[in-house]
Amino acid sequence: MQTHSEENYLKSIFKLSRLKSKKVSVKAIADALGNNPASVIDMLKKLTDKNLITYEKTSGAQLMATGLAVALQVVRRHRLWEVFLKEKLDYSWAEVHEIAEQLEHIKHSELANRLDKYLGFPEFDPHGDPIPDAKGKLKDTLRLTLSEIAPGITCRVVAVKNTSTDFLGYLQQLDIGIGTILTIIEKIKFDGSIKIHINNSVITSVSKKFAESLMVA
Amino acid sequence: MQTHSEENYLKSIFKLSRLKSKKVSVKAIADALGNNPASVIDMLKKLTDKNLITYEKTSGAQLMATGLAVALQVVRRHRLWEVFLKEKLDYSWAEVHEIAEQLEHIKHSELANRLDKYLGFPEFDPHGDPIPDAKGKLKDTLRLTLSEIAPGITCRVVAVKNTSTDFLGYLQQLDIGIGTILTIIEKIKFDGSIKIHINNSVITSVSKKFAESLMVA
DNA sequence: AATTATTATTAGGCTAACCTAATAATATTT
DNA sequence: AAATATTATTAGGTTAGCCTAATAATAATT
Repeated sequence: MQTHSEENYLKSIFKLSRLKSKKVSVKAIADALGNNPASVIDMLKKLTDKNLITYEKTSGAQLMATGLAVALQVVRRHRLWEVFLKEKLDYSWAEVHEIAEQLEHIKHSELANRLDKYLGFPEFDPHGDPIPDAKGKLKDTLRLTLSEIAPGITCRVVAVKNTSTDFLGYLQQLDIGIGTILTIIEKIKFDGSIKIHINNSVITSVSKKFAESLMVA
Repeated sequence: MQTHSEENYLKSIFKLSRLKSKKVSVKAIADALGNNPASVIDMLKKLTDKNLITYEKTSGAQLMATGLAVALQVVRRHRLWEVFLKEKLDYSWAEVHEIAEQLEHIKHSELANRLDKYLGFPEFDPHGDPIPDAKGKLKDTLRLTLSEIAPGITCRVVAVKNTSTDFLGYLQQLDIGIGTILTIIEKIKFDGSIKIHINNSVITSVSKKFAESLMVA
């Protein structure tokens, strides 16, 4: 059984390893959790001793099978509670995350499964992120680039093909991240650019190059 | 803002002060929480510094207004979550407490109130204990002795009039405590004894003296 | 009242999870 | 490649919340 803090580290490593390479740097974890790098090293050693991750000096951290399983359960609980808060308690899209950060650590056999059932086995949380099933399996959805989506269709950002700082910075600027919901409004034949609706609020036009760099589902 | 541990201590002091006198002994708290008396003293000093309780050497602890308010909010959250677990997730009467022990510490402005609303403003938890309202007010219910209740009526134990060890021990033996649900089956004219259903499971007969020592609502 | 039992308190330690500041290793620029 | 910047690591420290063992105070019993 892991502590809250251990769970938070495992979850962070999990999320960061999806975004970029498999090995996650100390700094990335420190930034994600708002902790000091020295604290991160302490914890990485501890998680290594517990066989939840692999980590050797300078090399960055990587989840082992057991650590991955734990991370997926934390993510599952987090996202299920987010659905609960949004659907049942009428919290907004923006507020649910903070509360779910606390709720995700409540552990009791069957609790997540009962909540899941009660909510009707939702597949995505209010941010569009997929919810792992009871076995920790994340539905592997069909992935296409944004450029392949037809006008009128709504999709969810699942990954980036291009990990250049330029591209990632631009994404950040547009407030687009994993889970962001995009609706294709119009495709311009002339240059392949696309007009999109971001999270049902902002409307922007993005280039063909941009659309080919973003994986959606 | 209090830590989980501080909240647990305040809640324990609150509950213990209802059961017996106002001043709660170190040992009683230690027993209730399963902690060492030395640890309890540590915490009592801390809570005193924070103006949540009054406590001087040897004298026992007592909640101050602020501490009482915190305790009542913890109790409120605990009991609301119990209702949620029972009503929505189909947990049994017996299982809810353990999970609610964790959930009661989730703090976020409005969370308890939204949960309350969602559950339809329940007045009692699955154990029959009253739920404090948003302001921390516990409904003061009409209190009678068990001997004054008519056959066929179901009531809830709210207090004991007699606090002798003999009586309390006997209650424990019968598995009757604050919150226990009793249904009066029959009153025997001959000696004033009463046949009761305890928590809808065991049926027992209790004496007139017994019935006059138990407060119910 | 004296003895014994119970309860309360202090002193000193431990672990988890964080920190700062100094140093080492790796990357990036010039 | 040398200089500089960034990232990683170590050493040592702090706080919360618990512990044990010794001692003091209070209560109960003879």
